[in-house]
Amino acid sequence: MGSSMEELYRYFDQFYLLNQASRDALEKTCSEILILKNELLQPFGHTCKTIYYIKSGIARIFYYKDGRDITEYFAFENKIVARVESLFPGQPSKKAIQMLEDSHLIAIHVPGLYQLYDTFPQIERLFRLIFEAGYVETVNRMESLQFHTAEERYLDLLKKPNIIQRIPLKHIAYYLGITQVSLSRIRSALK
Amino acid sequence: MGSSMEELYRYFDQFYLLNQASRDALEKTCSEILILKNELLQPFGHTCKTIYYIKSGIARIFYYKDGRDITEYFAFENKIVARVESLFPGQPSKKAIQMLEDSHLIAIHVPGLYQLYDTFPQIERLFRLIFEAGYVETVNRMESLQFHTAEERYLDLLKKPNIIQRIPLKHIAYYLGITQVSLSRIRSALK
DNA sequence: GACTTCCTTTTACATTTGTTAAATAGTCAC
DNA sequence: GTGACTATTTAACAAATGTAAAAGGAAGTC
Repeated sequence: MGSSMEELYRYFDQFYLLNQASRDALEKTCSEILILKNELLQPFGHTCKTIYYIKSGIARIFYYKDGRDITEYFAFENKIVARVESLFPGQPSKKAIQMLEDSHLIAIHVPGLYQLYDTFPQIERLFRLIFEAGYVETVNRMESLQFHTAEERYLDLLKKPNIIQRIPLKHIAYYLGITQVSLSRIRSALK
Repeated sequence: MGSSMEELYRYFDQFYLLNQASRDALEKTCSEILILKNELLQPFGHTCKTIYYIKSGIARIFYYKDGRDITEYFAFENKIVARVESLFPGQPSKKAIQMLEDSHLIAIHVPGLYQLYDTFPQIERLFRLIFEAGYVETVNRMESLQFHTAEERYLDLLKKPNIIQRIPLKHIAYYLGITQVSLSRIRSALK
């Protein structure tokens, strides 16, 4: 596990520099996962107890509403993915996580992580800062859903590399809060 | 300040029970504020450095888009309000906080709070848990903006006490992501 | 009470988005 | 390559929402 953690530590360093004791303790809660395209990383109805770091691949969080497959979130390599609305309150999630490419992940076991919080305040701080950043991202996304047009949201998404090239448009449409037909109209109007 | 903190501690107790040393330290970062209806608690363009607990009254976070006054968030008595997208990254906010009633607040000075995090891990944990709950609330709100109809969102809002009675419909409309005219149509269709 | 101001609803029309179905394009397995 | 399957676009119509302007209501001041 040692060397494969290096990439994860570089990710953590962006938020907070852990001392060696904290790193060693944290490593014990981590394990590696290889998972194929289209497979579910986490099923529906499951209470989320894992935080995943994506070494390679793409994850999406999705759920069904009125029989329709709605994508709530995409996560790419070098990012964290977790269903916080299940993880934090300890409630079952009505959402699942699926991989959109063959992926290489590091799983962080959260009950083990929470035990470390008491002994290693640095670890608690690290994850506080990581989730604070996720909170800010969600507030900004909410603002764009609340008062930007679908076309504005699509143009914002185009600015981010990889998204359009690597994710089917049907998922992108629902992520933007519109149907696939409506996204197709927006795209053809832009040509 | 002593007795007026009791209510705040009862709020904190819902998230985490602080020991007495932490309480005493925390109290030094707090001050009381009385503010009148319609006044701005925090101006536009200001980097948020304060978390407010609302003893009485209503706050709204809002901003202007294309000259229109958009309400992003409401907070009632016995709740916390802060512009996290400014507080966490330390960036100026394009949003302001306004009180919708004469209000009684407790202001928590965040630079002072952050200093306490190193000495009192219990305080860091308390605020981690408070903001985790806020994160979950925001994820759920985002989901409702992404894929519920405006009518569904309005009916959800009706279930919460106080909102409709105490807040002008023009603010509620934009909070729901629609215009006041559209909200008025939805309301009359429900009669 | 009359006046002003602000809040809310209503009306008419334009625009956007949804729905359903069909057509086209692309991908994968064999 | 062929066939099966999936993804994307297009078309036609329905429903929802936006825009602008006017009309009612409600609340506060004098």
